[in-house]
Amino acid sequence: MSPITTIAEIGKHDGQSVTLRGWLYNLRESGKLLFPQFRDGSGVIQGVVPKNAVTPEVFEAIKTLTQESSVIVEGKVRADKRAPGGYELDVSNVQVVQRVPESDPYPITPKEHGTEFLMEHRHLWVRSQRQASILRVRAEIVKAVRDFFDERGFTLTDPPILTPAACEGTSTLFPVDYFDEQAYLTQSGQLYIEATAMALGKVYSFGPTFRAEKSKTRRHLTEFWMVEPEIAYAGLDDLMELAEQFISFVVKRCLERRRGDLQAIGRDLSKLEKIEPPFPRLTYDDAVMMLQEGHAKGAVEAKFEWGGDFGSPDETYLSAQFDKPVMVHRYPAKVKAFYMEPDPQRPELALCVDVLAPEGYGEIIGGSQRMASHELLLQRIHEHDLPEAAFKWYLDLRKYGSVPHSGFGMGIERAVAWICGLEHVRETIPFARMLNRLYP
RNA sequence: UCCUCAGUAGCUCAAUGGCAGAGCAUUCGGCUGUUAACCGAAGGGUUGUAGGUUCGAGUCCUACCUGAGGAGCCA
Repeated sequence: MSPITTIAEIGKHDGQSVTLRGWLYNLRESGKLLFPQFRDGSGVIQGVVPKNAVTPEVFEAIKTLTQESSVIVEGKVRADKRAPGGYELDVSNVQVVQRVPESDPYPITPKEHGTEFLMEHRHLWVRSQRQASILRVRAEIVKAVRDFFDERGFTLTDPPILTPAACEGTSTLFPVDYFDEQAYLTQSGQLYIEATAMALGKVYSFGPTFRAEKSKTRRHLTEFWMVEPEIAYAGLDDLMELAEQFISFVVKRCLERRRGDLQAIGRDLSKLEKIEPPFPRLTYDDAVMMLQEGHAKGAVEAKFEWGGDFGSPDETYLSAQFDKPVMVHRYPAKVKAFYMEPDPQRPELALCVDVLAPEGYGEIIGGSQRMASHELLLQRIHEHDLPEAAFKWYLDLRKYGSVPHSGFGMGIERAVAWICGLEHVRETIPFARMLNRLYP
């Protein structure tokens, strides 16, 4: 048998006979000439099968192949400028591993389909070229995230997924029976990595998080992956610098290693080429002024009043003013989480930052300097009606060598959606979990 | 949870209150360079569910179910 290779590597075998193992993507025929398209997970290549060049059995086997039947194909690689990938395969032999019966054909035809149908067949939809490219970019982003922190002295510390209480309130948690107790699926590993940061200095976590929010938008999943760095002795300015370095690193890595996939998805690469430090920084006060000016010009529908949190249209407007992610910092403390350090200059503000991605992709990072004072943290826990007992261990961190520290969280799916230029986060993860989607 | 829109063949969609249709997919036939190939033919329907109005409902009304887009909330 000829040496086994992949479609992605096929250029290295020009003029040679090779074996490909994959699936039939599509079949065109023109009389005694067949054009089967094969895919193998690394790409797609067209085979050419003239009737007089193969045995009648091989010709018949290919002629009657059905879409997505699994096949092992032997043939000679030939560069051809007519081929989209630059190469064609002159097929000499085929072994049908499993033939899809025509009585129950592959449901996803190479035509248009609706969202519901595709999501219901997500286990098959991932075979399409576009979805495969998106998943490769996601994998690259995950690798870049880990490389970025690993190369900078961070230690990966995995927080628990089963937790006894909320980080930020219980209304949006998935409850789980935990023997005789009530547990919840984690909505953030932050509180736990604050503890490991006090042990190891610079840490990060990367894993799934769960939010039972009844959100039905293009930016929400109920199960999503988050990367969260946490750094002892870091302040808000250190955090913003890290965030812009981090995002730029990840985007640059995708441009270097997944350019072909990004192009296949149809991403405008020129927009990604602009992503490099420094990112614009905007105080909440300035952002409010910008929104009010936008309202005066008729570009923002509702007039924004100081003190509230930005809505989705507000974030879209703000991010549209820049061609890089914009970092909005120092929000009013009362619209932010209980654990954020107040700004010493203006205690009504929190030392926090939201990073808004360009092109209307919204918030991809939220972070803050954490509250260092035991007394103030305890007071905030009471103000938010949180159970003090559940936070005893968290309060301990402020009793035994409390230091200023900061961290942020980035939602992987929103980052993938932005970098790939997708309409909806449901395509950024192999199997999306959403308000009305638990299958497949 | 709220607002808007949609649900007809396996898929994507047509059909003025008056005979249920097309393209793709499937099957059969034709074609030696096709690029979501093309040409010809065949099979394929409880129009989301339950009521109601009407001589007559895919079409109008009510409720429910499902999905999509948006809001709020968030990463």
